[in-house]
Amino acid sequence: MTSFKSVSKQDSQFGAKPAANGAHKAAIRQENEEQILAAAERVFADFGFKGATTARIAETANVPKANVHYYFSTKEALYRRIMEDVCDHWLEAAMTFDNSADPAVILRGYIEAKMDLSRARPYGSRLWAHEIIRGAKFSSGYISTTVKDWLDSRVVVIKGWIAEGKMDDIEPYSLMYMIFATTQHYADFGRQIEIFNGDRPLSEEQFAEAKENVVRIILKGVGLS
Amino acid sequence: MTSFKSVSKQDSQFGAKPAANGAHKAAIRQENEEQILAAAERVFADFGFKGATTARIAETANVPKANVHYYFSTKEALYRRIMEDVCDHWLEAAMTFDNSADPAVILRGYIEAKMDLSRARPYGSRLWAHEIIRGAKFSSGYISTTVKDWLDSRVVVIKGWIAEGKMDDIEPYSLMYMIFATTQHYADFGRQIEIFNGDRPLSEEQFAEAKENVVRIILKGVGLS
DNA sequence: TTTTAACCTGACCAAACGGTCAAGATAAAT
DNA sequence: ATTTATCTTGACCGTTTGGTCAGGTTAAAA
Repeated sequence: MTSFKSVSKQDSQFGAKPAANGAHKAAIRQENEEQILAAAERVFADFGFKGATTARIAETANVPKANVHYYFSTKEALYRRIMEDVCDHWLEAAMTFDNSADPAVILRGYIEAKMDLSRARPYGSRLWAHEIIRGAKFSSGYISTTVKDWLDSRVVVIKGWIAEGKMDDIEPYSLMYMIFATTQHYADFGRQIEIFNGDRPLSEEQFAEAKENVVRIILKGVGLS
Repeated sequence: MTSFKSVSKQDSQFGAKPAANGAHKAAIRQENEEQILAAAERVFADFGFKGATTARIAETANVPKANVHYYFSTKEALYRRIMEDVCDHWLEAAMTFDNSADPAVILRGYIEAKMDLSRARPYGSRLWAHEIIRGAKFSSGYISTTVKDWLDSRVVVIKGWIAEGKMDDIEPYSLMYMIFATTQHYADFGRQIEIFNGDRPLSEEQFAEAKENVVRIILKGVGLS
């Protein structure tokens, strides 16, 4: 699905899948994997691939370092696995941008979904940012296929809207990049926004207001309101 | 000026400043420092603080590793020095956002200056992104003083425009974050844009078109056109 | 010409790193 | 009850890292 080649979702030390055990053992495995994945997402987001250490991931997950390597053979396998999860979430938000309704409704829905994703999973967004800044070494294949295909199809949709006179004649890629940039900024540069906000994270009210402002500016900016 | 505490611009191994020599020696020093700084900016931008190695910086700068430490005592001192330079350039662009003319003219000028900065110095922008994602450990002081003061003063200006009915009633911080995000996106996520563009960097024409689109959407989006 | 101050660098080091392993603990299967 | 498969972990290993240093070269000053 996400096509991050050369790694299976079941990356245990023993190749196949020892998961079909009794219930207790399976539960232990699942809980430990989840704990390690959650910790790794944080640590990778905070320090990047090279900056993140397996020792710190282990410490954050509250397991011995050797146990991390029991569940995930290498640091790279763990990283790829998390990138898959991040991409799955991104794809979920992407699905809100369909072709069924009013342009303003669709665009509003997509922007709101992306903003909510930045709020709910900031670490995933920051991890993605790290990956791209570093040159997208692990994910360029995914971007040039899955993501690009999706983006190009949305560009066609937008060009259709323009041709029908429903919105201004804006270069669709510029618009999409603006949406990517602005929505993800609230996760990637969250620390900066926090400092500007008097060293306190945005409250729910502040974030809701920001979301509404982003939607308003972009919709009006392209002639959809 | 930029107030990155605890490090002087003249960070040689010998505390004081051995720069006032004969012309040749001074030239050697200047050229080597510049070469190392340029290399370090690239390497830090590509790999982050921890991911960048002094060996790689030395290799990129075409000097032996020990020579890097001759001119810059530690990796952190080198990093701080580059952050200073990045901030100086940011401040320069910030100065275009004055209070003298028509809102549309000012905003257009500032957006274009930021876009041009992303184009001319992508490594600096990406280095800044790394720094913020990592939690702004070196620069939170600078952000909470110099940058915040500047931002707050611009917010006052924008609120003035709104009060005078010159533009829509938009929360100024949301607008400024959108400008930060969108303009810097062309540097920070340049690799992603490159992939979307068929694995080729944006041409001058494409970039100029993107710049104009960003200006148009934002100006119209806040009621300034 | 001699002396001095700055520049240069191969070789080295302690610390931190990703990853391994043997030996023990626990729970499921027989 | 015994065997088997999985889970757990402290100790360990080879490599990479930031940083040091002694001994050299070069150029400016005396």
